[in-house]
Amino acid sequence: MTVPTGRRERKKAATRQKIADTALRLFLEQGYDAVGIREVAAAADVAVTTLFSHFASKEALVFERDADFEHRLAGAVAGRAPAEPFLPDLRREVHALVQHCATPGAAPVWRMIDASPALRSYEESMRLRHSEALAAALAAGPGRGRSATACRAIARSVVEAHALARQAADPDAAVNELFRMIEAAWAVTAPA
Amino acid sequence: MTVPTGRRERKKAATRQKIADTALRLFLEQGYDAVGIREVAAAADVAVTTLFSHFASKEALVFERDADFEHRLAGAVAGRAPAEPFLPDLRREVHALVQHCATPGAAPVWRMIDASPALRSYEESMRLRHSEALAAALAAGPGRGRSATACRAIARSVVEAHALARQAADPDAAVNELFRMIEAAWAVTAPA
DNA sequence: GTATGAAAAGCTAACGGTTAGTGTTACGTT
DNA sequence: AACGTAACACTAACCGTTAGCTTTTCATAC
Repeated sequence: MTVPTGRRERKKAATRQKIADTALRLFLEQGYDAVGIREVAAAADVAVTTLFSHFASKEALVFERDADFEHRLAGAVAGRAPAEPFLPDLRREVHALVQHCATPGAAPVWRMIDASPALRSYEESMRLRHSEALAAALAAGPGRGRSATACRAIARSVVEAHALARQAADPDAAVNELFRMIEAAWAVTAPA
Repeated sequence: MTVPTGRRERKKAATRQKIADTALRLFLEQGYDAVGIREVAAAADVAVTTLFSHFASKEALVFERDADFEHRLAGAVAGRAPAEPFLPDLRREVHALVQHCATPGAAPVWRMIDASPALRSYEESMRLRHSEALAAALAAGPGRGRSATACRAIARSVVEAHALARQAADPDAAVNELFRMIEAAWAVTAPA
């Protein structure tokens, strides 16, 4: 159980980051579809196979930091007792994430994503992953006593609240409205 | 304004059906990933380009009849007045669709879908299409007076109720529980 | 009938993402 | 110093998909 001090890991992380940065730059400069994997690899000075050993797909280059999202959501409900109110915390979390997406620097990226069917589709499957993770955390924590179906439904609604709010005219108000709906839905799943 | 006499259309429909049937048979026999487009085209005795003129993608071969779903859902709420209760009708519709999916003959197909990431992903984007259509019908009909965000959220929940129920241990009970949640969520979106 | 226009189907060849196979280098460990 | 392995590289292909162009098949007007 040696503690990983790691020059290896540093180099690996650097390679990964260089690939991601190069890719995003090229995508923003020339458009996602206009840039091929072979170009990205060449510009980052790595082999195509190396690129694919760091990222599972071309789309994954764009959503480099999606694991954070998943952990933050799941972390917000982990280890809660069944009676505790967890939805306000989730709401705060979604609020923060929506505002993070509204950062001026992030706007061109989102425009690129919305313009590409492949990226939108990838984003959807990401959301499915996130909601399943949240559903699991829910079922193991504050959702004990509720049905698995109810946990999954609530988890999906929370994750999609983020997506819907991002596209709404007033994102903050949308988050609030959506969480009012979620609270109401959660309330009626209480066992008799 | 000539009435469509249609031997042409009959032949076209026949070709389309032959492709779909052949594809599904091969997929079930050998597995979705193990069968290539070129194989399907050869077995159906058509050119690859012909296949793609009938179906937009390989995945679309499996979800041949998804347009029905969309029309049935949207039709269940079209032209309703804002005060009318439309959710019971939607519930019945989802109920029927879930039971249709539970047909013994459909089981291997769903197993295949669940086993393939590509098919699951495609199913997701189909659902997004369906929920956007339902949201539009909702906003134009019984959802007048509610926010666009609320309509979209409810539409998504309805469409996903189908998906969640299909996977639940007791699909019928799941539909009922999910619609109880949806009713509650819809209730709190009423304007003040 | 035959000519004509158009839809449907076909063929070839390619493009772009992705992967298998096979080394080669650089690092951590012993 | 020697060894095992993780990271990387190169080639060559596979697969879904599309573009470009030709041929067949049908509907209709002459």
